[in-house]
Amino acid sequence: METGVIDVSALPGGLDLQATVESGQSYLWRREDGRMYEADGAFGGSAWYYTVVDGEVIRARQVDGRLEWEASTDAEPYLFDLLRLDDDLDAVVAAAPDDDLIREAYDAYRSMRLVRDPPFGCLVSFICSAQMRVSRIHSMVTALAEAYGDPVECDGETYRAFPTPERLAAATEAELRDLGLGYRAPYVVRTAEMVADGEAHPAEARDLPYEEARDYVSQFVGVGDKVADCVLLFSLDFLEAVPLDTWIRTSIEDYFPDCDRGNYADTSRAIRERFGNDYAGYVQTYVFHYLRSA
DNA sequence: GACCAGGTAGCAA
DNA sequence: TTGCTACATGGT
Repeated sequence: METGVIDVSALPGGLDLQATVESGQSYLWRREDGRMYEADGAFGGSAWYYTVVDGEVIRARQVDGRLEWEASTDAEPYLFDLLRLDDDLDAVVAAAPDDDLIREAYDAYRSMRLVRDPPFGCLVSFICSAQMRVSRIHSMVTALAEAYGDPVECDGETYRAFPTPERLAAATEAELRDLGLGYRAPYVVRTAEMVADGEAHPAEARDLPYEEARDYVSQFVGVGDKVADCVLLFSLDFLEAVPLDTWIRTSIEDYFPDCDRGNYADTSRAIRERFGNDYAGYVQTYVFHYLRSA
């Protein structure tokens, strides 16, 4: 096992690990005390979180300006990648449009970063997200990992990776319904089959122009415009993506009514323009978290 | 017991 | 294209 510390207070804009991994962007991190997303508002200020990537266990906790890690490998490059520690958060905030709601959202959760999830895990997570609360999405993804994820040992403990496309493709709809996925069960199986068969892979969208990338990701079963935008924003570096979920739609009604163009594609263009094309996804994520937590 | 949750697929007009 | 509607399930 290797250990290390990253001085995140030195990063432009810093880091808020809890807000970053518990704000409904990623469902691939788990809090080791098992209290993630509990409604009692349990504060995980310095709780340990872990994820499994490339067969490596990455554990991390934040104590003030220090990000401490313990892992089965050198975790520093993984943490920079997964938590987007190279993003200049000060520049992101500085580029935000002059708007009361947006400024309040940034002020409320300063130092929260976007995540960069592995594409397949992100894709399945957000297929599961349809009409589902954040805490339950997390439970569903955890159940998938427990049932189908490869075990990985680290320091005497067993962790579970997110399942491979092959393992999920081999699962049955009935099995996934038993895990509580409901009507999303066949979507997950069919999408996993598409990836396992080599028919398509979400990572293929990375090099496409934004709207083509959204169309590409939408070909997976259970994936419409909104889920596709989540995959682009939370795993494929499309910082201009603005997932139009229920919360953002409400904010458009209340704060940006002129951006409502009646359909997803046109409203998306308008709200991206309003939020600032370079970092619209950051604005979306802060506003989402701010409204949902209010 | 309705009502809702980071919506989408399938179908009709 | 646009406009319904069904869809699982657990919490409030």
